[in-house]
Amino acid sequence: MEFKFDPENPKYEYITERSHYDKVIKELENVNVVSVDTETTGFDPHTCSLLLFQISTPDKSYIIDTRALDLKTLPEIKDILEDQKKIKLLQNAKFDYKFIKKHTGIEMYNIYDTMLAEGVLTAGLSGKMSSLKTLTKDYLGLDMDKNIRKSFIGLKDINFSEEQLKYAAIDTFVLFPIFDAQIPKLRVRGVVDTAKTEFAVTKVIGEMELRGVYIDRGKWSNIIKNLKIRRDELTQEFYDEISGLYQYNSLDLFGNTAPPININSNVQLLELFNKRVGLNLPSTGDPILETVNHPIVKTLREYRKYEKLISAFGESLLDKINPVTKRIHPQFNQMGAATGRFSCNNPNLQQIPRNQPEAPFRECFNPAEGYKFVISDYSSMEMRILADLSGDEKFITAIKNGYDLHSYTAALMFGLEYTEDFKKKHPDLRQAAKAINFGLMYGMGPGRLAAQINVTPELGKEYMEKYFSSYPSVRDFLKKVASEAVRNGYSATPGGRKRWYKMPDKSDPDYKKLIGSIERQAKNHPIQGTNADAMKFALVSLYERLKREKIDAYILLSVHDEIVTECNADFAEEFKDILSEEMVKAAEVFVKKVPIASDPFVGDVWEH
DNA sequence: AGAGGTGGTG
DNA sequence: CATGCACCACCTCT
Repeated sequence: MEFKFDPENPKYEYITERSHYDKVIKELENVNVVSVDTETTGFDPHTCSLLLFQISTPDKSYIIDTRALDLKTLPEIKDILEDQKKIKLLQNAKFDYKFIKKHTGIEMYNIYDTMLAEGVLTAGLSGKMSSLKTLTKDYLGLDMDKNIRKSFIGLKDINFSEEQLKYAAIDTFVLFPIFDAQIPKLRVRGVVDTAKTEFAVTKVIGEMELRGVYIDRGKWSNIIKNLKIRRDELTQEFYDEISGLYQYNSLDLFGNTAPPININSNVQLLELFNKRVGLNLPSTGDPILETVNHPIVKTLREYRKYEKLISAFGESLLDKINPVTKRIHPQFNQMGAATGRFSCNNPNLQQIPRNQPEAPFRECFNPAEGYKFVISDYSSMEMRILADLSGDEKFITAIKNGYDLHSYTAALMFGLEYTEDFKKKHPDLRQAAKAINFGLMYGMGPGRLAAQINVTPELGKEYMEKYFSSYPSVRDFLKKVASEAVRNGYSATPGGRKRWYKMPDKSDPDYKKLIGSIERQAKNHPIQGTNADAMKFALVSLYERLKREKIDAYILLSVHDEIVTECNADFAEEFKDILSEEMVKAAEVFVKKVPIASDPFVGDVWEH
């Protein structure tokens, strides 16, 4: 392949003086596409610093040493980065966005992110985001030495070697040919709009991560402390109950009897239950243990509740509090799920347990001083999307009328009259309908349904059929999505987001099973994916409105169908309606036949 | 290091 | 034919 740069000898200018900068900046002002990268002393913009800022054309890289030249004093750079027309090519733009914003105040606009573009092009095919090394190898056939990157970590006061500067230059050069190769692919596959959405979202997520969220350390520790007390009691209780079943109780270094087994080892628990207690369990998961009436099992189940909370949400979360901001800054991966949803880690705030009397974890998340939480979530969003996508008349009417959907479904299925107090009169029927309503969105079959609502397989099948005769268009829709996914190798949301499937070989012994799995994923994808599309639109339009109207509010978290913000306390009540309005407007772009509802509230704790 | 089991969220 | 989607953290075991 021909490149405009020489991979062995890239052309660059290393800029440490203002006069030099003044000379070269003019060359950038008339360029439509630049690539941008930074070299930093680490990964956290709050505790690490910027070393180099590279801005490049296809054949020349300008490497500004930000220790010698402060970008804050260079308005031309700000103009270029914030220019709405100039395209900025980056790999994993969110990372650079955060460092640039934090250390210079510049808010980069019009980003093209090669990593996100590739994510859009391969959603569903690979769980991981592509590194620049991988993209460079795949698109350009070049091998990149990424070891040099490590040489920047922790450095403050060094003179860069030629090797380091070449590395910094190459990183920006490869983005041009990758960009050129991705663009036609995005067009051919019809995912240009999805890519644009992702590019717009990335700066919003960058801002969100920079802001972080406050957590009350003392309150959190106190919850953990109390959970540990109860867990330790249960551990003791468990060992007391099983000690008689073990012949030899070994002693530890201090002569105390040591526990005969590790309570956390499922292998050892299974041995205990099946060889010593005389049960016959296939696994030690709660769905199995639930069915066993035995004191040891009861103690274990109780122990596990506490152990789970302590191990997964204990002190490890407090370790993530940033020393500078005193807040938690989780990472949001905007292409984290194959469906288009975000995933979240370090820590995963999307899985903090709902408040319970003994463990009110979400009460530990509080707004900054002088601010209020303003939180809103879409109500029954996925049901509304299913109603809209299928176009089912009765389903849509029920939502428009504000009926309790599970009750209404049950009434239809069992030929009863829908009334306001249906839930009270027929809780079991409503429960069955609810199980179907949710299960269907996951491609559930009659067998699983029967097991869940505790009826015979025959009855499960019958219920399923009753459901589909009540909402015939839902059946047609799900069938169509599944068969098209198998035929085309992808499924799509109305917004155009696609999820690809790796089609199994016909000779594969698991062929049918794999096809079945694709069909279920395909049934779910337009529903979950449309929710994700709406959420992403909402985040972008909300962010732009905050900017435009100079509202003193910040987006903190996004949890699938919920947005958590903090707003100046004086404006919180007004902002409540703005948040809700933006969420509804965003969803209405994709959902046309069914009304959208978003339920906002103002508060001092994260609870909904 | 990575897989498998378990369990938290939407 | 087999039979519910999407994630991440922590644990044990190999």
